[in-house]
Amino acid sequence: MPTEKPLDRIFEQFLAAPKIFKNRDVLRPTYVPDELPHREKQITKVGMILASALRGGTPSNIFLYGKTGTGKTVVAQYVLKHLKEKCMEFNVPVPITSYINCRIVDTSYRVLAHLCSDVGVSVPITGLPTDTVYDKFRKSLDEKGQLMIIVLDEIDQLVRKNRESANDVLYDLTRINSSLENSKVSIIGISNDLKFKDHLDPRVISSLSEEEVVFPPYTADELKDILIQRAKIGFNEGVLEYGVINLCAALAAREHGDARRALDLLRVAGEIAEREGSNKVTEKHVRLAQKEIEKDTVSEVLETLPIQSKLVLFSIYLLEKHRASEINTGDVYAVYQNLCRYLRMDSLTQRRVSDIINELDMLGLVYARVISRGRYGRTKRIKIGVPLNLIGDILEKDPRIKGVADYVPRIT
DNA sequence: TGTCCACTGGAAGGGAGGGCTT
DNA sequence: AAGCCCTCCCTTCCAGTGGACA
Repeated sequence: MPTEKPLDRIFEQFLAAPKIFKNRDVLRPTYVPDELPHREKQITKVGMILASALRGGTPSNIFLYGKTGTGKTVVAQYVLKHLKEKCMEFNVPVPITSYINCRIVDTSYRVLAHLCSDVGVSVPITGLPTDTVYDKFRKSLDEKGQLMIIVLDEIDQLVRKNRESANDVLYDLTRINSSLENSKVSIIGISNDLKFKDHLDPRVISSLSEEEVVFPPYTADELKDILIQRAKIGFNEGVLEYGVINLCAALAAREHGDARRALDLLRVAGEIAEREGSNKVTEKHVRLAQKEIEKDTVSEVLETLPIQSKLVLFSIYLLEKHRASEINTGDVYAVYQNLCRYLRMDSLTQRRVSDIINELDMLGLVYARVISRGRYGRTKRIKIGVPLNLIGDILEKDPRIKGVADYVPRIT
């Protein structure tokens, strides 16, 4: 059979291109390296707490705080990995571990369902009463007679989205040990957001954060060390031009010392260089990578937005595009209602739109701040948070939005 | 100093879409 | 099939509020 020629060429070109990466996976955020520079203190503390598992004890619950990309998740995974290894080495029962990212597993029911599947019980996606799922989990865990360490990553997301039920589940989980005869549970909670404690039941806070570990942002120098370490195993020797690592570190340090961002920059810069067929990664590639990363994350978020959120965002976009001096909830709602009328769609209430604006703010697409204009009331002052043309370009791909693309809002 | 605006954001609840148990 | 229970998205209702203005 003759093969397809153009594709052949692409593959061959790829193979012929100079090899930039030795192992690109080590530059991904999920990779757990053998050493974590500048996190020795945190590793020691978490390690000391979890060590009691080696003597058959129940480690205290731990809370890890710090902004994104400060190494919370990776430290937790690193310590757990080594703990398990030690358990095997000393012939101690290896704890069951469960890692749950609450941004994805974002309801109490789903958290419990996830825990069930980690102890080998399958439960339906929906349908059962939450209590039943909890009981199933408790029973089958108790049958195992083992320690279970549960990592709840981005736990603030769970609490933010369902305050009542999240409190219930967390309360139950922190008390579960008193109803277990043969097994024990330890919880590692991870959060980006310190303020989220305000939404938690005080009893949950106290038992969840028996121990607390704080992760400060990395400085530019620390980021540099991390990048150098990963670059050694990730890139072939000599492909990184002088200054590339410094630039990645500097750019990421500007964003509250985010190591994930730094690694992404380095990886994407490498990928761009590879695509170009260049045999060196240069500072120019890093700059391009920065643009590409922003564009990718923004467009992915925008494309998956539900239509109502798109319309609200588009209303804000139109107001900003036509140079409204300031944008408030009321203005947005008025434009939004007009757009809905043109599209012959039912419009949501202002209460809901107000929430949607908050959601857009959380996604980083807009900035919304509550301000008071004195006599003229309290409202949200809203600004677009990403490049304006990007929003227009991507939203107008939606045929419904395209239908109102030329709408000109009345500016007051 | 009090008033009052334009909202905010909490609380409760409805109903559609899903799936369980009996 | 009936009776529950779940989530998700939304509405309705309403007390609360920061600060410009009279």
